[in-house]
Amino acid sequence: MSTVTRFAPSPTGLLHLGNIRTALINWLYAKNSGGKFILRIDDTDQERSKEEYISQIKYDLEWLGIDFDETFNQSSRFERYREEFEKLKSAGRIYACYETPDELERTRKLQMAAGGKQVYDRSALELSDQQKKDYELEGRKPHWRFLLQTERMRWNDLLKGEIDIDLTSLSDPVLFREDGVPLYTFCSAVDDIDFNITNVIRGDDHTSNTAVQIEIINALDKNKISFAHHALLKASSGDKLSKRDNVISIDSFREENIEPISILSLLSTIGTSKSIELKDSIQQIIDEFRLDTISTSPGRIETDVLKALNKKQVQKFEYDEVKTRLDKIDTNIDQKFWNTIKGNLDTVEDVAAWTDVVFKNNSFETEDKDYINLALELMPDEPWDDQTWTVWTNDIKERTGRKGRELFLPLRLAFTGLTHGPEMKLLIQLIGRNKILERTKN
RNA sequence: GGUCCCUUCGUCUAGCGGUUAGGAUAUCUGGUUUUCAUCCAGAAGAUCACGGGUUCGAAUCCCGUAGGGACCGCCA
Repeated sequence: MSTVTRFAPSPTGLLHLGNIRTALINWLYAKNSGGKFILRIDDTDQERSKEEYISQIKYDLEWLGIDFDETFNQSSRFERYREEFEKLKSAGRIYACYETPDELERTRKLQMAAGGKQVYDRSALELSDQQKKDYELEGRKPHWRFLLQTERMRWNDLLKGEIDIDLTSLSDPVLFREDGVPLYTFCSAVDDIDFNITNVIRGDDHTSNTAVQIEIINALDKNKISFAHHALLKASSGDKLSKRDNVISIDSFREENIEPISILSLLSTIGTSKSIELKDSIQQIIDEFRLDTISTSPGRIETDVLKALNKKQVQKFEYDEVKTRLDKIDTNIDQKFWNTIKGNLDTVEDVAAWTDVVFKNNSFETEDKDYINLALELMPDEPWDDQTWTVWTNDIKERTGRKGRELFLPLRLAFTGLTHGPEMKLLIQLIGRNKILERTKN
C-alpha cells in the first residue's frame, strides 16, 4: 500500500520554521516513497481561524516548492463528523456533560491544590435522566465526551520507539462542544481514517494526544496508522518557537530575499544526523530523506546558518537563473556584471547596492591626491580586458615603489569609494575609463 | 502536581559493552585572492549532565539526582 501523509495546520497564524519543518518531513516522506501528500486545513474553530492565514499557508508552501495532491478544510466536513459521532454515541462511548467552563476550571484548581491528577472526574456519568432534564430546563446544553477505556495505550512510534502512555492520567476528551462544533481530536481521527492516511508524522507536542486518538480510531474502525513524533525546534535563544514570533516566519524570510532552497536545505538537515549544507535541488533533498535520521531531542535553530547557506546559493546562481530578478533592479545588469559581483552578495537583491558603484557618476574624497593623479596618468586606453589591471598596477608599482595594500587600497577607494569588493581587475572593466576619470576629477 | 520524552565539541549530531569518542557547521592559523568573499591546507574545541550500580571493561545497560522539552482546554 502506498503511503499517504498529511500536514494539518490550523489557520490561526503564519507558518514558521517549526511547523514548516513538520510539513516538509511529511511531504518528503510521501515523495520519497512515491506516496501522496494531503494538506488539511484544521479550521473547526471558526473564531480563531482566518481566511487570510489559509491563503498565506498555501502560498508559503507553494513558494517553497511543497506541493500537495489534495487539500480540504475540516469546516466542510461537519456533517461527516456528526455521522461518526452518532455511531460512537449509539455504541455507548459518548456521554453528555453539563459543566460550564468555569465549573471545570474550578475543579481543576481544586485538584491541583490537592496535588492530585488534573483529570476530568467523570461526574457527568452519574447524572440521572431527571438531572439532565433539569439542566436542560435551566437552559444548559450538553457538551459530549468520549469515554476512555484503555488503561495504557502502547504503540511503536517510528521515531521515538515503544511508547506507553497512562491513559488514566488523561481526561475523557470533549468531542463536540456545547454549540455543536466538533473538536480537533475527533475530526482528526475521522479524517485520518477517511483519507486513508498511513503515516502521521507530527511534533512531540502531540504525543500524549496520540494515545487518545488511537483509542478513538479503534472505536470507529481499527487503527492502521503509523505514528511518528519528532522533537520540536527551539529558537536560537532557547525559547520555544511561537506563531507570533515573526522573526522566523516564512513570510519574513521571503521578504529578506532568502531563497527557498536555502530554507529547505536547513530544514532538511537541522535536528538530523545529516551534514548541514546547501542542497543542489529539491530532488536531492527528496532522494536523501530518511526518517530515522531525525533526532528525538529538541534542537535549536541558528538563523545565522540560514544566512550562510543562502550566501552560498547566491554565489551558485548563473546569470540566466536570476536575470528577471536582476532586471527588476536595473536592466543594465548583464552577465558580466552578475558574475563579477555575485561573490560579494548575501542575497540576490543585494546586488542593488553595487549598481551605484558601477553605474553612478559620483566622486569620492581622496587623501592621496598625488598618488591618484599619477595612477590616472598611467591609466591605459580602452578596450580593457582581464590583463589591464595587472599591467596598469605594475606600472604604478615601478614608478612609486609601492606594493600590496599601499598600492591597491587607495585606488580601490578612489574608484569605488569602498574598502572592499569584487576583484578590481574585473570591477574596473565594469566601471570603465570614463567613469574613473569622472570620479577622480576634483 | 501528573503523564511522556530528552541530555555527547559553541551549534546540529554519529555512536547501540572494548573507538586516539567520528562528522558537519561555526571559530582560529597558514596559503591563494595583493581587499572582502570563495577555495585549499591545518589547528583548537567534548572530564560523553551528575551520582551510584552491573561488568574484566560503560558515552553505550540499570537505578537515582539535576537540568531541559512537550502535554495535562468546550485550542490545534
